[in-house]
Amino acid sequence: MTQLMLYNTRTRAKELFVPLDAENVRAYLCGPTVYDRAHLGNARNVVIFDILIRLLRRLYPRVTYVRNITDIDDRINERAAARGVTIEEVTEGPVRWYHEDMGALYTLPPDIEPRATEHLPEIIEIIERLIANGHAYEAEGHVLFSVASDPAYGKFSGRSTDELIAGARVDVAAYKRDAGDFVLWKPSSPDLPGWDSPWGRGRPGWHIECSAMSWKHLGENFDIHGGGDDLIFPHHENEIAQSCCAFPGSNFANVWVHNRMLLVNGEKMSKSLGNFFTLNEVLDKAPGEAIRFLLMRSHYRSTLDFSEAGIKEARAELDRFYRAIQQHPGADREVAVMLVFDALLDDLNTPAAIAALHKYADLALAGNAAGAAALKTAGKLLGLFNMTPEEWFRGGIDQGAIEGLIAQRVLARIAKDFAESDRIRDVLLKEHGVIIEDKPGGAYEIRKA
RNA sequence: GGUCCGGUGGCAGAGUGGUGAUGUAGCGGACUGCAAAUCCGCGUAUGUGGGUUCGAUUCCCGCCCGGACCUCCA
Repeated sequence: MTQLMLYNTRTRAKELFVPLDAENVRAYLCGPTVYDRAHLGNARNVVIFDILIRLLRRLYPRVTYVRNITDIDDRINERAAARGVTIEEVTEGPVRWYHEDMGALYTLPPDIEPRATEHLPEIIEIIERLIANGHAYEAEGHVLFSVASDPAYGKFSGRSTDELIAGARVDVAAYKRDAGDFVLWKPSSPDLPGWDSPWGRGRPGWHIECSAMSWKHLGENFDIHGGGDDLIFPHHENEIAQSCCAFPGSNFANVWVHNRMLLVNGEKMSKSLGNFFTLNEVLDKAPGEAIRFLLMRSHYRSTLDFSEAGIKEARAELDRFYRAIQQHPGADREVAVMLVFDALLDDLNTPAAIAALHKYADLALAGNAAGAAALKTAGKLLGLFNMTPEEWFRGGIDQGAIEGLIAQRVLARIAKDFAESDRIRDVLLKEHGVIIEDKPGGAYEIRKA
């Protein structure tokens, strides 16, 4: 297989990916709402999309990757109000953390990172279009999208409008014509952030922000839209409704790529369940590359149950790869890595790609330099092996603090005082977190525990 | 309640209508003063009951179990 197959949520089938413009593939990923630290679930989403972008860049001359920042949101407003600061002051830290955390996972930055606050004109224009062509209406200072006006509404997420109305579990505001109608614009009281609009001072709803930003930077039609599968409804259903109704005849995104949820103890991570991990917390426990690797050890359309054991296994596998690379320092030539390439082309089958990585590592460990070259080439495709083996195994070790102990141990071994050499080995491990391994001929090697 | 998805060895996790990848853990061996790493070898799995088929883990139906979504959610 030489062509990319992707599962498309829209058609519920794996399809051959055909770009609208092979000279410029255009992709959009729903980015963070910046009111707090990014969590592991966000990270899975971004890492998976990162692998897709890397693959697309191998296949096409140009890829435009847009990932937005949602900086207009009621949770942001709540924090701003609670702390008595502006929304810029609330979002500044989370935006910086997000960039730091995603960088620590070696994800590529998007080409364009639009912010909702910079797209009010586009948001307002889309709402005006929707009102003009009968898909939206104004009511009590709000502007609402009329789901009844859009025969296609609900098709994407596979639900009927009746079902949505019957299933509505929230109190339905009296000004809504249908229970399923959703907010495009809502009024802001003087104490809340707001922007002037034809409907008074207010702020946009969440869904319209993504419609506006993707339109501005990728156009009415683009290739790929990604996100977590919990966004299928209502967020993506609503984006489609807004964009397709505002731009009649448009198709919005052709292919929808959704990753399944990351679970902790078998359940979706959430603050209320107390099984919530921020990326920052996890990065304290393990190298970013190990977290990245952990997130690609299961297929993106399967749930992934996060655990400490998983982190350990991810590290152990990377140890193996770095050992293989370490044996062939000169093997930097790019070589064909069909096993890995084919696995990724088949709907981003990262577990199969990793299995292929192990095959290459087997070769490299058996002394085959071409195997090491393949391993490195494949790793690059997956965003792995960003360090040298030296950094991976020994980065952060305080050489000065342990060189005396190591010298003593060398002497003890020469004297065949194994009780002493074992004692020192134990001290190195327990007090310095350093494993020392003996090699033939009196040589040794150290690495982090 | 409605819609959807999934149940593969101790654990993690792919694929497939025809004797089930890969990793990790475990066990045995080689190597080592002992370890570690590496190498060789071993073992254990397709939730359950039917159906279709020459043959099903794979397709269909029931059941059991788990998860997601049903307007905060990656």
